[in-house]
Amino acid sequence: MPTLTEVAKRAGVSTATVSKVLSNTPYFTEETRQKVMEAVEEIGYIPNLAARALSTGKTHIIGVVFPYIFDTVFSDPLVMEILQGVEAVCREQGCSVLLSTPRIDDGEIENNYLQLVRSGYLDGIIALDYVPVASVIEPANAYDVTAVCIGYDTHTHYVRRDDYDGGYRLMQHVLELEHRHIGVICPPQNLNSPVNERLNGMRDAAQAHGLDFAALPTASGNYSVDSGATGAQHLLQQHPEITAIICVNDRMAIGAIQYLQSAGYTVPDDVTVVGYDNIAMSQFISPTITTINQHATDLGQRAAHMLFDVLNGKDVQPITLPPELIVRQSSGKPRTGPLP
Amino acid sequence: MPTLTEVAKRAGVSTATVSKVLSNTPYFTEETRQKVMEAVEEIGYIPNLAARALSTGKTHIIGVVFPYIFDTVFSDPLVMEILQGVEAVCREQGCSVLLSTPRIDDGEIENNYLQLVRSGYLDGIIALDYVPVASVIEPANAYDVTAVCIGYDTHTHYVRRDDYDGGYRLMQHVLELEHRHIGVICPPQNLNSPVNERLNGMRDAAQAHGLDFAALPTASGNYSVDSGATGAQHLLQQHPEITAIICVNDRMAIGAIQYLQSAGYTVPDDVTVVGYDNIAMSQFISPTITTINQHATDLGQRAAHMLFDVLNGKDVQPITLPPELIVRQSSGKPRTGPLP
DNA sequence: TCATAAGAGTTAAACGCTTAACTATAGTTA
DNA sequence: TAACTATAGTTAAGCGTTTAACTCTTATGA
Repeated sequence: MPTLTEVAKRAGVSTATVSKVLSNTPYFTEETRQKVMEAVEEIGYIPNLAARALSTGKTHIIGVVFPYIFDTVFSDPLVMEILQGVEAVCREQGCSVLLSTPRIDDGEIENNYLQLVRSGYLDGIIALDYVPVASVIEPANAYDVTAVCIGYDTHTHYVRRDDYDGGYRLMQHVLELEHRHIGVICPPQNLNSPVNERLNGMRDAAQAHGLDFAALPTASGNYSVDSGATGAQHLLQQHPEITAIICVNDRMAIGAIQYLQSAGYTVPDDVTVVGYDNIAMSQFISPTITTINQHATDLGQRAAHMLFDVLNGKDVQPITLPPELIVRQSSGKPRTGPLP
Repeated sequence: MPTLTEVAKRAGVSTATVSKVLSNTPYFTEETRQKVMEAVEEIGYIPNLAARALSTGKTHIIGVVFPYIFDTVFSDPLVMEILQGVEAVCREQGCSVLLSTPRIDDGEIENNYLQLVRSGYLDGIIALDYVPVASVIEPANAYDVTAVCIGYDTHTHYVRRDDYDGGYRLMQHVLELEHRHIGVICPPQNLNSPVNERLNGMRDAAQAHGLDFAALPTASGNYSVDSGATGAQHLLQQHPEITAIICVNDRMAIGAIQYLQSAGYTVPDDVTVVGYDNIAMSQFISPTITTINQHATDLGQRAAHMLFDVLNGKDVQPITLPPELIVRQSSGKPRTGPLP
């Protein structure tokens, strides 16, 4: 690989001059520029980024951190949408994206990740933060790596959807349809901050309608389609009076609908099902799913913009964005009689 | 950030010794090791990767390259599965994954990407190669960056599914069900190598059953769910005799099914629909979709293993893996009369 | 006993770039 | 004309590692 020195030799100037020309730092003549550029062309010079990084302390690599709990990282379309948004902005800013999916065991964050954070490889970090037990942001703060979090960590710059509000609206929608026998499918409590917020929102909406949220039947799911199906099955077997099922994500809603249809029920005539996230599939399955739009790509973009703002010394404000209720076919008035 | 020099000073040894201890290169006493490790602990030393990269020429960063055509990169679950497989192996090998999604305009690959390839930032490259018009591998070869391709580029090490065989089996399945009026939904020709192979396989399977593939009605789609729906609509409007629709990916199959159901037809009783890829959703929608399993995660893993083998000087053989036909609910015997 | 080898550690160059500090020249001002 | 400034370019140090080449000490064996 050709080096700066070779370019300098060929152009008959010093390395400093070549460096100046290439970085457009003042004080060289057009003639010199020509000579340098010719030499660059001729020997096909490309700067060595590791050397540049060592010298400047800037790598132009942004770490995108998706904590790996269960295995939702790559199978969750929402995460991929966020990644898409982040990537778009990073590339626009001339940075590369380094993907890190640290395992979290027993509240302990994998050592590899800690090393990476402190290695000087990353100019900044954008981290998904949905795990209250182990903050993936904290090491970044501890070692002075600029970080923006998508989620609920408050010790840093953050961008988030208002999950409380989303939960509230979703529950409100179901209540306004006049459902009173409502089942909820969600993961075991306290493992996921956004989900907790959604549940809080639902609780308050229920209360506002005189319904005791804590008394509602629940089934636990792990976000997967399958767990939505078994969750729905459990709910209906144990509480046949249920007329609506709220799932904290769309994939479980898809599973629930799947189960209901296979059991001979129709959605929403027999049972209303609503989800959360507005993943692409939610508008393609039948019935299309009433859900909360998270605008995940936008979320990723904003997080990336915020990161670059911080890196450029601007001061930034935390952002909490409103979610959007999308009413589709899967929700309707409660049936009047018992299940067929 | 603490440096090697500081560790050396604190431990009362030279930097060379510290380096040896840390990299476990022979010739130091247990006592020295202790001293060094203590110093490392005390000042919280972590090696600077940029410096190490400059010195050794190894960055431990693997570039994962997904050419960005249309916008299928992040919305294609298949791509994400491949990424998952690659990432798993890379992390196991102590490497990080840098995501690159070079735009390809008019057969020209974005300059950024070319720079990245030659920048010395990447120890190796794993590239999805499905675009015959512009090889994303070629720059890697030109500048001696070790690369493995997932796809049809033959100027390098590669891993692929046998798409020809997959196409053949899919068509064979449909023909064995005794369909003779078959529509095909696929993108405009020659833009996607795997798809071309699938079509070739279908052609030969058709011929083996005495059917002229070229004469079959086709509709064009861009892989999206929507395009599958409009494709199916076009096909049935213009060729109401059709009893089966073959889509070259699952998302279009989902769209086709969606359209058919909304038009009052049942799948597969009125029309058989089959897809390709076996994305997660294909088993969750109703009816579940007959398709070809690509085992994409496995594909990614094998590609990564192959890359590391090459990097370690082993010699490797190209891999072509057999696809698997998965028969589900969406395919059945042709209806006997006209469409209802 | 002496040559040899092996072990433990050091010195300093090298990786390829950026940049502060410097020199030299030409142009401007008083 | 002297003093200053702006421009054009050079020199060399520095970024934090690794590693080849070296020194010194101690063990080995004939």
